[in-house]
Amino acid sequence: MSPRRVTLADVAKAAGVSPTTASLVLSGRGREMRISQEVESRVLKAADELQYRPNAVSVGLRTGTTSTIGFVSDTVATSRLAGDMIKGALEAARDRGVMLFIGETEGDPELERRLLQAMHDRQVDGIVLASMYTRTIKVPKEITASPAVLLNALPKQPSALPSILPDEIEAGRTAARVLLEAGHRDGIHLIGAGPRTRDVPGGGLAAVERLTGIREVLGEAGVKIAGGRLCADWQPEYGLDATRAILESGRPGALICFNDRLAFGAYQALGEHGLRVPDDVSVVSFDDHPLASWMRPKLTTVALPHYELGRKAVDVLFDEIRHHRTGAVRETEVHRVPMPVRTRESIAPPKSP
Amino acid sequence: MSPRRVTLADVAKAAGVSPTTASLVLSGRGREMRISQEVESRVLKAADELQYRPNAVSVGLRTGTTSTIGFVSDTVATSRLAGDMIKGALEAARDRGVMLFIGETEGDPELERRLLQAMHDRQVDGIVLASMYTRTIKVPKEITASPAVLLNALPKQPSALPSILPDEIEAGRTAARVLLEAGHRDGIHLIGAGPRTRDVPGGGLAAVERLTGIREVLGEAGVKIAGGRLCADWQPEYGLDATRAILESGRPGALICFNDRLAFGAYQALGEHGLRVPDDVSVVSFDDHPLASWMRPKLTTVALPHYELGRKAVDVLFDEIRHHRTGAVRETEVHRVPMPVRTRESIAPPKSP
DNA sequence: TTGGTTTGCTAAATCGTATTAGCAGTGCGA
DNA sequence: TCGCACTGCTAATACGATTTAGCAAACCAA
Repeated sequence: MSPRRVTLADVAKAAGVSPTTASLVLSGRGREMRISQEVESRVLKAADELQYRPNAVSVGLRTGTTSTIGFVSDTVATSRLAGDMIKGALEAARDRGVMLFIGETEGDPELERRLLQAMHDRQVDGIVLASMYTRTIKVPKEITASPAVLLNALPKQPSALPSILPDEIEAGRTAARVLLEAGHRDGIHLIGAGPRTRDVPGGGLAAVERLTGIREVLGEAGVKIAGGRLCADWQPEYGLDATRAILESGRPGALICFNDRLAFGAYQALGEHGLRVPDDVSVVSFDDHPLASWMRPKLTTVALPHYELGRKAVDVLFDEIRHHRTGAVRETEVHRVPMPVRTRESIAPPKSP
Repeated sequence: MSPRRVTLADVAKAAGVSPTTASLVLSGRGREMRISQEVESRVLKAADELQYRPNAVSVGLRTGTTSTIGFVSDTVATSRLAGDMIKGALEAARDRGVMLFIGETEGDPELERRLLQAMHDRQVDGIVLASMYTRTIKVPKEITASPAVLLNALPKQPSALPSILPDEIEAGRTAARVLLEAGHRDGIHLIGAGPRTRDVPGGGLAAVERLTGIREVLGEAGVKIAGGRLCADWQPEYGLDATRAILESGRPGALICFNDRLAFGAYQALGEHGLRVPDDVSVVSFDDHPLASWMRPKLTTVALPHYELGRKAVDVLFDEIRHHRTGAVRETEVHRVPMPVRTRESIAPPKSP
């Protein structure tokens, strides 16, 4: 069986001092409390030799802070990208010596409630409430029991919680600019949403914002969108069908796909019609799914910075915790994380007709 | 600010009893300790009205068990599949009212040591030590401080820890059988490893075991493997190259790809040569990556049961914890989780030459 | 010598719960 | 009336740390 853990009392006894003294020394308050050099080094030596490590549960009970935060998301497994978000959060937490509880709600409010309670029962210092795709969410009232931030989500009702989100509007602008810079002005088609502002699938924010950015930049350049197909679901087969439909009325100059899976389907359709990317048709997309660099030619795409989102969420959460402790009042903030373009091989100047 | 939590003392006061009595009632020991119906219901009522929830940190300190387990892996973000493993663990944990700490070591033994310590400092009841691909690992000695299991990993040195692994040998057999059943006996090529037992990339266990299963079944059927290409890395481009090389010496009858990403590359190569799956060439693979159902035609593949692996690991861990408490001695166990075949569209009877 | 200050440490309380030991009060048999 | 068992509850302690308040000894000035 595992031998009993070394406690502060053990260290104190070994050093021949009281637990108080040992605690003072080990928490660095020895100087302040006028503990002699002699005693101080005796304590340190004992702690070292016994390999003493404070029991975090006890510290948690005494001080009320557990060096623990909760990461609650609707689902962790849906995509590779979700993992990156957790990874970012994990590393930011590690930098601060904090551990991460995770939980998933599967979109069930009751489960979410219970999960948040379970975390608060364990006295987490704060909570990251994450969504795996960008959207507005109903903020559960249990969340107020501790500092918290929203990741990849905006509150449906006004709320004091900070949000961390990818900068999707700017991403839309980026995608459009990439095509303009390659010289495209005609035959630009949208796969997944558009061409009109209202042509977006329900649920997420990404479609609306990406479309806004795209329309803004193309509009300013005096370029008219040749067409667009709204897809109910952004899966490869929808991209395949949408692209087939477009191909019936001629060869497009360029495709802006609303995510990489749609682009994957688009590639299949273009292949069927004997069209080559990027010589015949340029393709730009969003997300930077691993798929994007597996496709041939490799797909140019505006990346969702999942890792950075996760890190940022924890950074902001710690700001919240600090301000919570000092009692400072904060105005609500929305943090937008830039979406960088990954330039690959799917864009070329337009083919002269 | 958040109002102070309701404590047991609050409940006791509201019910007009001692904290002892309240504790007894709420832990269900009321009967046993001869607390009257009258008092019992008063306590229950008070607890309910005040919405009392026991402070888990305090309980942890007092009882030594925290209803918390640790999930330590080399990396959580590499693949979508890793997420499924965590999801399985998470749900199994939730079924038992237990929370999950996660941490990743990035393969760094020092980080791993610190992470395990941090978890033990928080008095986790047990630990799942996971690898994201099946392999043998060096078991850190810190692990012995609590019950633990190995997930997707076997101990390099003899160890008392149970392991949970996918049944890769049987998976190899399955892949081979699928081809035999479709009528293939000639021109079966291997992409990723083989044809000889020693033709495997270093590191993982999957290659060795899959190959063993494949060779066994084909051998017993008197079928000779037409060829094989060892790939150092199981990424699409390696599959592409390997398949191109095979195509130089004629059309194969069927391809057994050692994972779906290799198969993805193989599809690209077959496409280049104008060969159609499955009419010209059948393809079977392993893993059941999301990719497999995006490919056209959809890929038949033997699935890695990540979700079940995660669940199983937590189940076995709880057996360990229980036996640890009762002091029972356990013999080391290796649990193999079946890998089911996902039949899709990439296999057909061989083309008559 | 006396009273006050400084030095260097420790006793005791606290966090919120679980649990052991024990304390009043009642009923009963002798 | 006494002793004993039983009923129904509570006091006290422990878990392992932090922190406040305070104590004894040494030192200093008057």
